[in-house]
Amino acid sequence: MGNRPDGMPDCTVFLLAKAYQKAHGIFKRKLKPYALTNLQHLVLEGLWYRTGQTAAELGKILVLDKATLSGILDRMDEAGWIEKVRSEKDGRIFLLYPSEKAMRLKKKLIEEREGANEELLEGFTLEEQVLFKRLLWDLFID
Amino acid sequence: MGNRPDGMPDCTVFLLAKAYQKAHGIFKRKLKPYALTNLQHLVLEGLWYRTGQTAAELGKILVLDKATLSGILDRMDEAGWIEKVRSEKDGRIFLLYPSEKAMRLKKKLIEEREGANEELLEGFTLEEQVLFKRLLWDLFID
DNA sequence: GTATAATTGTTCGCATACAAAGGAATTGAA
DNA sequence: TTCAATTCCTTTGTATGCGAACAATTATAC
Repeated sequence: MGNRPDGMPDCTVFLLAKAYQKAHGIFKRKLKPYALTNLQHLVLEGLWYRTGQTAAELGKILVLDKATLSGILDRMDEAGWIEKVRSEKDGRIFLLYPSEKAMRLKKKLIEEREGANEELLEGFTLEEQVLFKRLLWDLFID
Repeated sequence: MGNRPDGMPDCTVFLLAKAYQKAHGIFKRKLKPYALTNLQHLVLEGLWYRTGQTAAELGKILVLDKATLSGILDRMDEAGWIEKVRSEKDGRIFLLYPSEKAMRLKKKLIEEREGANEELLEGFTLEEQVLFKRLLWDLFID
């Protein structure tokens, strides 16, 4: 009772880590042809959703640490995925914009995300998919 | 339709990442007094479950990359949590054992894991908890 | 029995994660 | 207005996570 089939303890934290590991791997494979990482894709989704955000705003929406985001944004700028524009009103702030390349690939990249989600959930019934997302959402927003 | 409340796309990969982020944070906080990381705790659970495993066996059970595990085992050896013993039969292999310190703290450390799981799932009903674990498990083993 | 293949663990390179400290710029309060 | 508190971002340090290349060792094939 309460034990996993192989005798290891019943640990939701572990299961969650492994489910995430799998999801991350699927998405990573889909993005490999674009030389985009999962986080970089997430940043693009954030900028498509609302262009011209600051790093602080983006970090809040995507729930990313500012220290983590700082490096990601640098690499995305280097690779030509985004533009960092220093605000004239507030010298501390960068305004972030998706590049022309990012806009050009937007449709395809969104399809890759959708494909990754489908692949992840393909073993679930529709009811299970809805339920699973609802439970994750509840956990997320607690 | 299909959109999250704040207008961002419906993405299970994202929700999973954030749910994991939360679970990881809870467990990390519980382990901080022991100067143990989540992965290091997981390794100990693996060694308590079956003492004298090799890194390869442990990595298979815990679903950890051997490159990742290599560094973790080194640090745990340094910190006195485990013992790495070179096998006499096979010169490539290390046999891994929990240290005396690890055995002494076993009970407390298991309680911390249980506490982390309870805290993570405290917003769920019992039915939801069972269902959530079942869905994660199905995703994991697919 | 030796050349070849497979296994085990390490190292390297790159990309997260996040705590903590720091620097630059802005805001607010006396 | 001037100095302290805040805010925004970067940097540093530590720990994953994983692909790829490698050295050492063992197993296999012929």
